[in-house]
Amino acid sequence: MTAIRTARERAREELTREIKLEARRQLASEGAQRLSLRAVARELGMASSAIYRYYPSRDELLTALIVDAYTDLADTADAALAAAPTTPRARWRALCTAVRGWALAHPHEYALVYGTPVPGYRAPQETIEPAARLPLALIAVAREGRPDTPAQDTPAPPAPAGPLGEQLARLRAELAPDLPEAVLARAAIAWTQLFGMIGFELFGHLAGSFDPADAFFAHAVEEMADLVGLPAEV
Amino acid sequence: MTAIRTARERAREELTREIKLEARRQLASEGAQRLSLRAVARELGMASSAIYRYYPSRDELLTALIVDAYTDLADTADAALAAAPTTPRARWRALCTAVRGWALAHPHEYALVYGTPVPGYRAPQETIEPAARLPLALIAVAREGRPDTPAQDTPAPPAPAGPLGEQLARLRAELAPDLPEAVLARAAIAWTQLFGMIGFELFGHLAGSFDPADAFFAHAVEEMADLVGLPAEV
DNA sequence: CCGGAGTCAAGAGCAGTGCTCTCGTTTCAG
DNA sequence: CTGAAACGAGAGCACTGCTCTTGACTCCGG
Repeated sequence: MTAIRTARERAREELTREIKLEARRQLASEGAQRLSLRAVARELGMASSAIYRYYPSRDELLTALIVDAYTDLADTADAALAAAPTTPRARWRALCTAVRGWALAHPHEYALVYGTPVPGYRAPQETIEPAARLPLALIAVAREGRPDTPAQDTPAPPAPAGPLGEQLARLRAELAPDLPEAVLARAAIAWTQLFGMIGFELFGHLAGSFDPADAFFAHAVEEMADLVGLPAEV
Repeated sequence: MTAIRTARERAREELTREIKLEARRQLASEGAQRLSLRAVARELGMASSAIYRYYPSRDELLTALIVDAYTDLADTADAALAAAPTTPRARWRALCTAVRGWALAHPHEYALVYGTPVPGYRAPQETIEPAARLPLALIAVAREGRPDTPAQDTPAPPAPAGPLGEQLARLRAELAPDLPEAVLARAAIAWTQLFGMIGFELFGHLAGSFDPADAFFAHAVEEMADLVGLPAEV
């Protein structure tokens, strides 16, 4: 679509990519805190001031890395879903496991997007779309787990009222009209649980209790699948 | 117990405290990232090098702030519990609400302890005891919610086997012999959910969905109370 | 083909950081 | 009272993000 016309534009595009790539390398090995524009420039053999022709500030570079991280995580999750079996519970398991696997493989990227934001940082519009992909995937699997006919043995819990009811109604209308609001709320709870648990594991808060956290993670995933009402496996 | 003998020791103790106090002020207003030893020294009217007589490094100062934050949070939670009604569910609610309230009132302190840790940071022994107080409080309330006689209408879920079973058995023996292991696991799940949700709210991940998060928070607290088996209120 | 306009890399420089070292001074203890 | 330990101040080092200037390069229209 956007053909690169001049050699200058081509060089610019390539350098922009290379800077981000080297920055991502340093992010992966050193963490966002220690990522240094000057070190990136040094590694690329250019003056530190030249970086600013491509990224107006360190925060902008970090934002690009954030978008990439969200996208990479969501791609990983999508790939896991594509390779997963067809039962909703197995897909839920595959999704959650993929998220954890990505987090353990890319701890600094995970910390960058789900850890402490930089004090003055406001998430630009471009980050919210890739960031939303993962909760959307969770909701999608939750929808797959809905029975075709409303169950009669386990009555649906009452829909929350008040402000939460309005928020849920809005979300439901936008992305899951077939999901009861109570179930949507539970999916959101499972969402926060998943990332809370992964964050705890990654940041060492489970060190004294569930040190190899694999079993605890797997168990929690099942409990959350129960919570959102995914049918048990036969 | 430890009487301060000399004037030098007294001055040292006081300065140590004042440095931490000023650091805490800057942490609260600027965040851990922007906390600067030199700024602390400047505010206290001393040379920056003098700080190092009291805290050997910035990380050590941060560690002291971390211990204080954990302690402050746990104290707040304990106070909320002391002022709470007697029913387990009300106490659970009070506890969770107090944690969220503290987090919202002290976002940078919360981010310091539950957000991204500094890359090379290993939690010293002195931090784990105050850090454990809050999960212990959650477990304590979960124990209050146990029926005096084992319920027969809702059979206890089977205890997890495998490595998780061993971890749960160890935890249970240490801190909650009267709690079934499955319930202990659910309390841990609720623990991670609580902090995941608070972190999400604080770091802006709920901005597009549950923006005033109060109602969602309250709802999730009830759902988690259900999960750990706290009796519903009459 | 060529000259002005826009783009670029490089370097110096600013203000700030954590941290170290030295150097007098103060304070404590034997 | 004296030697040793503790202390505060200041200079200095190696960094950081970022800005500004300078000179060279590339492109595009005439």
